[in-house]
Amino acid sequence: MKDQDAKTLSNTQRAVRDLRQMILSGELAAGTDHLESELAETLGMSRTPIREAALMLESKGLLEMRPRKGVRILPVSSDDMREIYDILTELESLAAQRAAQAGYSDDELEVLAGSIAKMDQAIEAEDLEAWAEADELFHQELVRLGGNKRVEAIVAMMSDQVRRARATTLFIRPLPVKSNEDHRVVFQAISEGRPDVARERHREHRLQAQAMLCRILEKHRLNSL
Amino acid sequence: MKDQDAKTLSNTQRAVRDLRQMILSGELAAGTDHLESELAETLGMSRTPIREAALMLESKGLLEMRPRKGVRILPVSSDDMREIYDILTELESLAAQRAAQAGYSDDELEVLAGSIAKMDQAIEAEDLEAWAEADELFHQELVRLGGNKRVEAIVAMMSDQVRRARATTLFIRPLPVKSNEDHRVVFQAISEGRPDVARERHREHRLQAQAMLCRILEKHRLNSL
DNA sequence: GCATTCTTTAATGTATACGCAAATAAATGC
DNA sequence: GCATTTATTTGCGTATACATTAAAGAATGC
Repeated sequence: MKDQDAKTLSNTQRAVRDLRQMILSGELAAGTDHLESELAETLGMSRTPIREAALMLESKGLLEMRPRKGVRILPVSSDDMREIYDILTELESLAAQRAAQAGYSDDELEVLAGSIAKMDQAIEAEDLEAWAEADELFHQELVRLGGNKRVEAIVAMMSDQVRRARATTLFIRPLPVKSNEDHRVVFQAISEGRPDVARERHREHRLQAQAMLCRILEKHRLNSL
Repeated sequence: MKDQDAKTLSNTQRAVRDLRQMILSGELAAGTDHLESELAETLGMSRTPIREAALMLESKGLLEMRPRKGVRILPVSSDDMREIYDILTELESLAAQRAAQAGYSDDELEVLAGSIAKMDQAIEAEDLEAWAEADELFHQELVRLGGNKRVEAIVAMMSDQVRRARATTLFIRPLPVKSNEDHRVVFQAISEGRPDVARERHREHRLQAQAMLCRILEKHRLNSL
């Protein structure tokens, strides 16, 4: 583990991984500025790999490099949320459609089925953290089954941008019972090889989730996360 | 012009711009490898800004950095084409829908209308280069009107990845007469504020364009561009 | 000749140095 | 006191140096 860390990964790669983690966890809070030299010292390396890592994270939309002002951790506004969910809706629906077209066997759909089971258990136990984790797995696996690497990359990027917000939104949203039903329907459509149904049902699911999220963000006046 | 170049742009930014241009123009051919030091000498700067630029272009999917093998200009396979067109179809349709919802005035739709006019003229003159340029403008402006910056960025990225292929495909495809009709229908739907029509018609347009492209790529055995 | 080991070469990853320009602080004039 | 100019600081952009290590080439044994 530590070997992997020191031996096979370059400092730049470690910096990408660690900075990303620090941003997602909130250790580097949204809206805060950080000098390259500070980050370098924190991660125990020189400015060079820090700059390279920051460049990559900038193109992933997690931060912004502003000359003399340091690296700024980008906040996510409710407008940003709308943009991101619009994209996730389209691309995940496409993935659902393609997954249904691919004609996967039950074996190949095991992970997807498992994620739904986990969500059910989590709801039973009213464990929101566990539910969110399983939900993430479902969406990630769905996109993987879609078989489009670029869609996978884009969805991962968008997910990263909103992940930080989840900590806030997770506990002010209603218990996601309906969500699980939706997942089951989508799963069935994929399993039965019905692309149009998979696509449309997943699209509906996403649109509703988005509307719900926007409502609660507005209600709680959460404009920047 | 040259002032802009030297004074306001950093070397890294120039490198991004110039390398991108060299890739799109084919001066740096798909599949070829280039040492960082070579590129540095070519652009008259040190390796540092070259590396930074390469990192950015790597995350835009134009090249790949492989230790000791140099920077590799990524070829685009027909599978890649399918991935990219799938994404463009979804995101542009979304943009068309949102543009129609936005209720733009005729003034605001002037650029879009202009691009269609240019395409008509180009077809009249059988000037494929001019047509392609106007077509690009149409799609770009459509996405801009969609009002989602992230969609804009993603579409631009995907367009870059296939632009190189255009030089090849442009002259083996049928004269894009049908394409222009489609554009007009989409434009009208946007102008009249009919989101569903705009979305569906643009989607149809894209799906057909994609099918046509895939057919000719297959016919001509063009698997890597 | 062919495989194998040892050298050598060379490209990268990273640290470091430094000039420049922007931001801040200080000083000067009014 | 306030505005304006002049120092000063400081963070970045970029060049450069260097250690590391993969790959190519040479040499050796069989």
